[in-house]
Amino acid sequence: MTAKEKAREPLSRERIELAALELIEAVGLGEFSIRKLASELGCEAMSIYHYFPSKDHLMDALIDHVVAEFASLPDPALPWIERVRRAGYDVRRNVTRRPNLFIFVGTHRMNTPKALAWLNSMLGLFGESGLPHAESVRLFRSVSYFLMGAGLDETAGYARGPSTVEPVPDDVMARDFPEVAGAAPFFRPAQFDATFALGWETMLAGIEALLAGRRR
Amino acid sequence: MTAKEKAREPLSRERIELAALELIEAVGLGEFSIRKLASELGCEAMSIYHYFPSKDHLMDALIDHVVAEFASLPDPALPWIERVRRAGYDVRRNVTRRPNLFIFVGTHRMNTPKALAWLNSMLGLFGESGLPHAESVRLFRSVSYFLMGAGLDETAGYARGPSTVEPVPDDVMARDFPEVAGAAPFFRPAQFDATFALGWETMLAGIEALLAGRRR
DNA sequence: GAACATAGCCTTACGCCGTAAGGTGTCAAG
DNA sequence: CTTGACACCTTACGGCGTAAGGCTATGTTC
Repeated sequence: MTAKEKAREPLSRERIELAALELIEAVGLGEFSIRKLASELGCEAMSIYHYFPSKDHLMDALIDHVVAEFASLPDPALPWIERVRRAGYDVRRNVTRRPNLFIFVGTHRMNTPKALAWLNSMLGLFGESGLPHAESVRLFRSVSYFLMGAGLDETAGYARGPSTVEPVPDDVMARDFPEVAGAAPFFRPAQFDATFALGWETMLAGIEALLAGRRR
Repeated sequence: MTAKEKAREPLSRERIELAALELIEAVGLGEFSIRKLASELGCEAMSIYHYFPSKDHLMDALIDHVVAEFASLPDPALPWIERVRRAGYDVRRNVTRRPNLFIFVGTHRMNTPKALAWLNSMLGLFGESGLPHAESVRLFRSVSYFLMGAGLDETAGYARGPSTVEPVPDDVMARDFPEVAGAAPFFRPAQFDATFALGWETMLAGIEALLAGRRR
């Protein structure tokens, strides 16, 4: 599994970031530590501090790293709503690619250069909606709410997240919380695609209604 | 501020939970620890373990505690879409009342009894939509995505969350990321209400479109 | 009243964590 | 041969969650 025996290739920001991303997906965000990362890299913990002044700086670099992998915006020749539709599906695909890291990315300010570049292009897309500037910004924000909530649920939420230490037994569930018991099958990962699609198409329908209302 | 001098009233689950909720809002989730909580309560850290077997158990109890404070569902006499509308605004109000805790609640399974009761009632509401069962569940889930994303953004996101250690300077922002610079004013807390309202009404419009489509 | 049990709280200690401070080995330039 | 920069390591500190066990006051039982 680890590779500390052979003469080690030198450290570098890139190598550290890649190992960190791998380790986070392997052991989870909570179990990720500088010391474990160092052991995985075959070096001492403090050596990492030669490349990143703190763990926070490293985590910022990870955000930048993964955002850089995001797909670019859909073909500008497509109708606006279709571009938004595809951008949404793209975001979801990008975001769920590193499930254990997403909860971190999603709950931190995205102020790194590559994250800002992505934000900038998304805001540009929404600026082409034809809505007043304030509304286009708010609409982008609202769309982000949905995409963020969906991503978080799929990576860290009801079906995946840390559970209570003593879950409610099945028979109590069925008796006291019948609606939850009946809905549970639809909360499972196999249903994520269908649920996301319904929600996203609903949101898009709302956006078209908003545009129609403003044009009138 | 603290009250350790006087002869201390005895510990209890309730007293510990209240102190924990207060401490979390005072110092933040990351700075919250059993040891600090004990010091605030005027006892030793291990004393808390007499009432909660682990920190995770305590955190679960906190989820239960805050969910129990949630408002009940809107008047059943109202039209369905109006009940959903109000439930959404209620959720947002409830959820942002303890900003520092919400990021924890929002990213953990809600399997405690009171959380399940709340889930159960919300699912009941969506079951009255007239949609097929699978769709009503998925719609609830999608709505949750939006509400969760909005709550997280308002409590831990772009305007509030931990920032990069070296933010991009203003002049670079204006030059390289003009869309972000232009949108920034609308990302500020003062704009949260307007942004949420636009997004939620958009979502509701989408839901009405969905219902209209299914009825046809 | 004596013996015992229990509840409530504390002491000590262990192995994690992030990281401050400073050391060591290597190697290239002067 | 010296110097200094770079890459990496050693040691140590204060914090964390919590296992193991101890102490004391208050019943409970004979």
